[in-house]
Formats: sequence, C-alpha cells, structure tokens
Amino acid sequence: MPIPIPILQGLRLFDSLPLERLAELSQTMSERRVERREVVVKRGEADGGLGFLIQGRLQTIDFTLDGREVGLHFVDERDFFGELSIIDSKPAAEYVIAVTSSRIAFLDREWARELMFSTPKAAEAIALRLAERLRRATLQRAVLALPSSFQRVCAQLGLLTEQGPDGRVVIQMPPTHQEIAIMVNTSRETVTRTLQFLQGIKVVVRVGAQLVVEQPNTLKDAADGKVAPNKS
Amino acid sequence: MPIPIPILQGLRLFDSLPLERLAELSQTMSERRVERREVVVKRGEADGGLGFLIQGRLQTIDFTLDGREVGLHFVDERDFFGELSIIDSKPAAEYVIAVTSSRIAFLDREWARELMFSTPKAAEAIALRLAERLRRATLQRAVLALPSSFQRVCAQLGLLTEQGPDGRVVIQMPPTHQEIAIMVNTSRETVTRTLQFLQGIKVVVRVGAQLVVEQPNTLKDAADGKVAPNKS
DNA sequence: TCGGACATGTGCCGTGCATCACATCCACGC
DNA sequence: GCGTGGATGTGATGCACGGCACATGTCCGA
Repeated sequence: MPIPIPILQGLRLFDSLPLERLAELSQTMSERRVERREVVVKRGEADGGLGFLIQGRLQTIDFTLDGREVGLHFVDERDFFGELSIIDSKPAAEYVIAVTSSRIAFLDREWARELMFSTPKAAEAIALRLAERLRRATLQRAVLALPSSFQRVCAQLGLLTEQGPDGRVVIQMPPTHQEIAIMVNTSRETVTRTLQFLQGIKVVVRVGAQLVVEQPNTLKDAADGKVAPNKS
Repeated sequence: MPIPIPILQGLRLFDSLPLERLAELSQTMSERRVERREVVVKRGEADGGLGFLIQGRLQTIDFTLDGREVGLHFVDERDFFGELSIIDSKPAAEYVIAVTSSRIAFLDREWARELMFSTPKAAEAIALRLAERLRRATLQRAVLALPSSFQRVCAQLGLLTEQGPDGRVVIQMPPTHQEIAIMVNTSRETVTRTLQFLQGIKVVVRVGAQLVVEQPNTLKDAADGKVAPNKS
C-alpha cells in the first residue's frame, strides 16, 4: 500500500518536491513497522534502497575488524538512511537497528538515484549529508589518535556533548561505559576510572539520566593531556 | 590568463561538459605553479574555491588534536580537491601540500557550486567521491580500533597495498615508519620492529623503493591477531 | 667525494593499562 | 517483596609498548 502524501511531505528529502512527483513516488513505497532491537539493514546487504524513518528512532552499528560493535550515530525522525549504498552501489557498511519500535519506508534504488541527482537541491542535500558524516569521521579519527586512554575518553566525551537550551553542556543519552570503551579503543574499567576521576573534580556530574559537563574547558584540557589523574 | 580548453577537457570533472560551458569557465580560471613542499591550501582557510591538479602530485595532511600531522591521501593528476569546503561552506579541514612541483588551478566557489550540482552527472561524481572517502575513513577507524599495536600496523599495511598488474600485491611508495606510526597511533620503534618481524618470516620483502607483500593472507591473519611475534 | 640530515635498527627500562576477579548497585519482571 | 541480568566500581597483577639512547644505513646536495 502506498504511503500517504502528507507523510512524504514531512520527510526531509521530499519537502520541496512538486505534488505530482510525490504522488508518483508514493505509489512505489510502502510502510514497514519494526520492533525495538529489530535489524533494519544488514551489513553486506546490497540493493537495499533508500530508507526513510517516518517515526521512531534508529541507530547505525559498525563493526571493528575483530567483530566488536561500535555505535555510530542515530537516525532521527523524518530523516533518511542508507545513502552510501545507493551512491556507490556497494554493500552496506553497517547495520541499522531500531532503538525503539519504528515506522520506516524504503524507496527503490533506481527511484532513489533519480530523486537524489535529478534536482540540484536534492543533490546538494545529499552532498551536505555526506560532508557532515565525513567531517565527523575525521574528528573521531583525531580522538583515536590521542596517545593515552585517559585523553581519548575525555575527548570522546567532548564529542558527545550537546548545548542544552539553557546554555548547559550536557550528554543527553550517555552510552554505557562499555560502549565508550569500544569507541575510543580502551577497556571498560579505564572508562569507569576516568569518569570517576572527572566526577571527583566536579568536571562532570550525573543528573538523572543525563551527564552534565560543568567545566567544558577543563574537559578539553584533560583531552589535551594538560590535566591528568594524580596517583595520590 | 585563462586556462586553455584542451587542458580543462582533460580534468576529471569537466570531461563531459559542452564546449561553450568550458569556454565560459576557462575565462574565470588561471593557472598557478607551486614548488615542492609549498602549501596549496591552509587548514582553517575559507572561500578557497575548488582546486584542480593539472600536473604533478599533491598530498592532503591532517592534524591530530595534539598537533602531530597525519598523511591522509594523495591527489592524482587531473583530479580535483577541496570539495568539502565548497559543499558545506566550512573552513578546510586539512592542509594540502605539493609533493612535487605542480600546476594547479582554482575555480571560484560560486562557479564550482553550480558546476557540481547543476548537472546530475557532476553531482553523482561528487557524491561518489565523498562516498569513497567516507568508506575509506570507516576502514581506517576499524584499523585504529584494533587492540594491539602490532595488529594495527599489519592492518594498516593491508590498507596501503595495491594490486600490481602482474598480480603481485605491493605498496608503491611506502610511507616512512614515523608516518605509519602516527597513522595507527603507535611509536616509530614499534613499527620498525613489526616490519622487522614481517620481513623475518618473508611476509613482506623490500624491493628497491617498493614493498612487496609476498603472503597477503598471512598479513591478514596477523592483523586479526592470529599470527604474533614470539618472544624467542 | 665528503658531510650532514634523515630514515632505520636494536637494547633496556619503567609504567600505563588490559585483564581477571569480585563486590556493589540498579532496573526490570513477577 | 525477591530474584535475575546488566551496568558500575575497585583492587591486584603482569606484560606490551612508549620512550630513551645510541648505532647504523641511506640519500642528496655542495
């Protein structure tokens, strides 16, 4: 069954498309519901088509060479995912799983190609998306290049922060220590100890489900190696 | 002075453009010659425009958070560079320097935007380029996530290999040990020792300026941790 | 041909941190 | 309530590897 046009209009990539195009596309797509933890895209899968998240929340998961998984980033509502395979026709590089039960839709790869490249506006949106991912990847690499585990954890915490509306710097949904450990290539215990230290000097504070960074500058200094735990 | 049209036609991004467009563009560009080691694009520089390498060889250099430099990749003849800033209007993320003295040209950012997005073909080429860079970055991240220095060096060597025409797997212009060390976040000495070990079991062999990988599979195994130096 | 700069090889020492082991602590379902 | 599984905290231990010091090797320009 086709997807209602109003829903399509809400999706980021479609918002400036003429109605008749939308009607056309609408016919080729159908909604799918996935449960929490369900796999949406398998790594290595080809011909997946372009995915759209109508409602819910997804997460992309990557794997290291030796099989441990790394949470990459989230797909937000109304956004799209799976562009890479569409563009270069290679198999998906990562898993996509549902964090909460979600409603998604797929657009056939041929249609998607046309959609992405036939209008300058769409092409630009796609390029922008890729550029952002690339910049983020570069940042992540810079973090991994830091010499000590302690610094890497601090730097990663810096990357995870968001500016709250009230000017506070917070980490909304803190990953588990284990997850942080994998991101920065260290052990879970080291992450625990680092956080312990940071909380000890009140650089970060736990407030319910979120982590508040009280002293962003000190955190930066720690990432630079200017602040380090003293073995006292 | 404008750039001769035949030269423009040789550049990857222009090869399927109608003559009159080329003539137009030709007027807005001019050639610049740079010496070996000269800086072509500074990091943090905005409004750089889109660069084209007419002849020679360039290299992009990135910096870690603590200021050490990492060689990223090379720009080959007739290729373009500096797309990222054009797309997202943010300052350049990396330095570009000349490996050998080279002839380059810049296209104004407004013209470049139009060139990149007005035709589907160009847009696709750009997207493809970004996709490739992204996939490479992901691979690099996977390498950095490996637990032991030894494994990371082996994995990086794997990434650097190319298939020679005669079926041999080689590394054309091997980076210095120091450079490899920075790429995989370890010390120069460890790289030396690892290579020493690999040469000892004839997995890799130095032949003049290039490094031949005699046993690619063993190299993979070493990256996976299945083969490790014995303290004998 | 020589010399200086830079790349490579190798021993040793100290330590950061991975690893193991175990003790909480917390959020669940029932 | 109580049990269970996962996330956290913390000590003890061993070893990989970063860092230093110094010996060679190699390339290039004067």
